[in-house]
Amino acid sequence: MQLYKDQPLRIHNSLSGKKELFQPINKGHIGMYVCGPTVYSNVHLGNCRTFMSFDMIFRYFRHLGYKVRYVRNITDAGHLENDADEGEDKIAKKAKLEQIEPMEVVQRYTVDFHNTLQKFNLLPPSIEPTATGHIIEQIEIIKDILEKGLAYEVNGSVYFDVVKFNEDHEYGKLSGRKLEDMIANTRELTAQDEKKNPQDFALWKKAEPQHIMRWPSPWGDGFPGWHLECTAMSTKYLGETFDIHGGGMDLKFPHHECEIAQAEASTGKSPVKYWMHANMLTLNGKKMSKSTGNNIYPSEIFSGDNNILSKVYSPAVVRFFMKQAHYTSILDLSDDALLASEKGYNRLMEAMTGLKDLKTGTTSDFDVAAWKQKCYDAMNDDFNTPILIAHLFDAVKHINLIKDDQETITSVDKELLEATLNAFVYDVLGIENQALAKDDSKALNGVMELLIQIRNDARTNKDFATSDKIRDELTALGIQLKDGQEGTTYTLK
RNA sequence: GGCAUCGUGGCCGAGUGGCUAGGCACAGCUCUGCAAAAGCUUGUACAGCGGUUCGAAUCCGCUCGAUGCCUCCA
Repeated sequence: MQLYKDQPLRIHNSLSGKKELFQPINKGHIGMYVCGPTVYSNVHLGNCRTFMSFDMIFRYFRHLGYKVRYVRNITDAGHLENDADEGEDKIAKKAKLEQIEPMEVVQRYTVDFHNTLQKFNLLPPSIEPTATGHIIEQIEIIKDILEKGLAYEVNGSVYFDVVKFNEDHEYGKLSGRKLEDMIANTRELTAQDEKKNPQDFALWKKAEPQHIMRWPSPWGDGFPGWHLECTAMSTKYLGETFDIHGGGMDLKFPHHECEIAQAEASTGKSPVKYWMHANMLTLNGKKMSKSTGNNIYPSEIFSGDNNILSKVYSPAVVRFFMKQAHYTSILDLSDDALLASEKGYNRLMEAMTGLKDLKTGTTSDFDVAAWKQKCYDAMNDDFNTPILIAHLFDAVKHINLIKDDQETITSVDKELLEATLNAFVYDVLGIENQALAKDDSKALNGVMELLIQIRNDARTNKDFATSDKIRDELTALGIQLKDGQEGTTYTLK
C-alpha cells in the first residue's frame, strides 16, 4: 500500500526554518538517522520524549507505505565531560566511579535503555550501531578531512579547522550562528589549549596513559571525537546524503553543526535533506537534565516512587500525554497535566474497546471518509499529533452517540472507522490499549455477570443497600459498573 | 553579553489574517432509586503598548516576562 502517493507530507526543516513538502531522495524509500543516547546512566523521561517523537514519525512513514531504514546509534565512547583537554570520557568516568569495566557500564545502560523504550512501545530501529564498532570508519573520515586540509594534528590529537572550513562553507547555518559572532563572543584561549581556535572541535583525542578506552590510530593511541561517530555511522548505513536526520533540540549546536561540517569537508556534499529537532520536556518549567538532577526516570513514574506525582501512571498514558503536544513544542510535565491525559486516554480506549460490537444501521450520521482524511491532513502537517487526537475524540463522540442510540452508522462505515482508529491509535501513535491487556478471563466474566445479575435483582426489589454494596465494593477493587440502555457493563481500571 | 524560541480561557495544549481546535476541570440539563458512565448546553482566552489592514491571537515595532543554546545533556 503506497498511501504516500495520495498524502503529501510537509515537514518542518530546521535547516531552512520552514515547512517543506517532503520528497525522499529515492522514491518510496527513506533513510533516517536519529542521535541515540550516551549510555552512561539510565534514560530519563526527557530522553524518552525525543525517541518517542521519532518513533511516531517512523511509524507514520511506515504506515504511509515507505520503506524506511531507521538508524539510531548508541554512543559508547568519545563523549567527553567537557571540551577542555582534560575532559574525561563519560563512560570511562562512570566505570571508574563504579569500579567496573567501561563496557559493563555500556551494557548495563544499553539494557536499561532498551527495556524502557519497550515499555513505551517504541519500535526498534532498523540498525542500532555503536561508536566503538565504527572506529575504523571514523579514522578513515579523519584521514580524508586531513588530506583536504580542513583538520590539523597536534600532539596526537586531530582537530577540525572551523575557520578554514568557513572560508568555503558556512559553519553555523543550521543553528543560525555566524562564526565571526562566535569568535567575538569567546573568551581568550587557555594557555594549554592545543586548538588554533576555540571553535575547533576534536576529531581524535590522544589518550593519556591512564585512559582505559583507547584505540590505535595513525596519530597514536586515542579515541574518536563525539561528533564524528554520527557522521561515520550515518554515512556508512544511509549514504553520503540521506533524507532525515533527527535528534533533540539541544544537539542542534554544536553537535549537528559539526556533523554538517565533517560531512561537507569529507564528501563536499550536504549530508542531510531534512533536519528535524524534537523539543525538550521540562519539569518545573526547566529542562530535564542529567547534570542538574532536574529529571524523573520512567521507572519512578510506573512505580509511583517519586515526590512529583500524586499517583502511578502507565507507560501508555505517558505516551498519550506526550502525543497531545506537538513534537516541536516544549512540553511541561506536571501531575495535573498527566491526570487530565489519563482521563482522556481512558475515554478514548473505552470507545475503542467496544468498537467491534457497535450496532450498525442503514444510514450513517457520521461522514467517516471525510473524517479519515482529516486525520491524515493533521499528520501530513508536520506530524501534528495534537490535532490528530482532537479528531480522534470527534470519533469517540460519535461512537458514544451510536452506543446511546442517538446516531447510526452503516456496517461499511463502521469497518472503515474501526480500521482507521486502529491504524492511527495503535500503529501510528503507538498507544497501547491497556484495558484489552488486562485480565479478561472467562471466569472473571462469569463472576461479573453473576454479580451484575444479583445487583439488578436487588435493584428491582429496591434493596439498594445490597446493590450499592456490590457497586461500591467493586469500585474499590477497580471495577467500574456502567448502567447503560442495554444493561450493565463493566470496565477494569 | 550573543543567537534562538516562546508568552493562548482554571490547568494542559492546537491554531500564522476573517470560519467551533481538542483534552481535563467547573456549572446546568437529560438519563438513574441515588450515583457513575454517556450525551447535550454554557466559557465573550490570546503578556502589555503602539502600528499595518476593511479585518490580527496570527504581520511589524517597542516593552515586560519565560525558556533553550553559546560548556556535557534527547
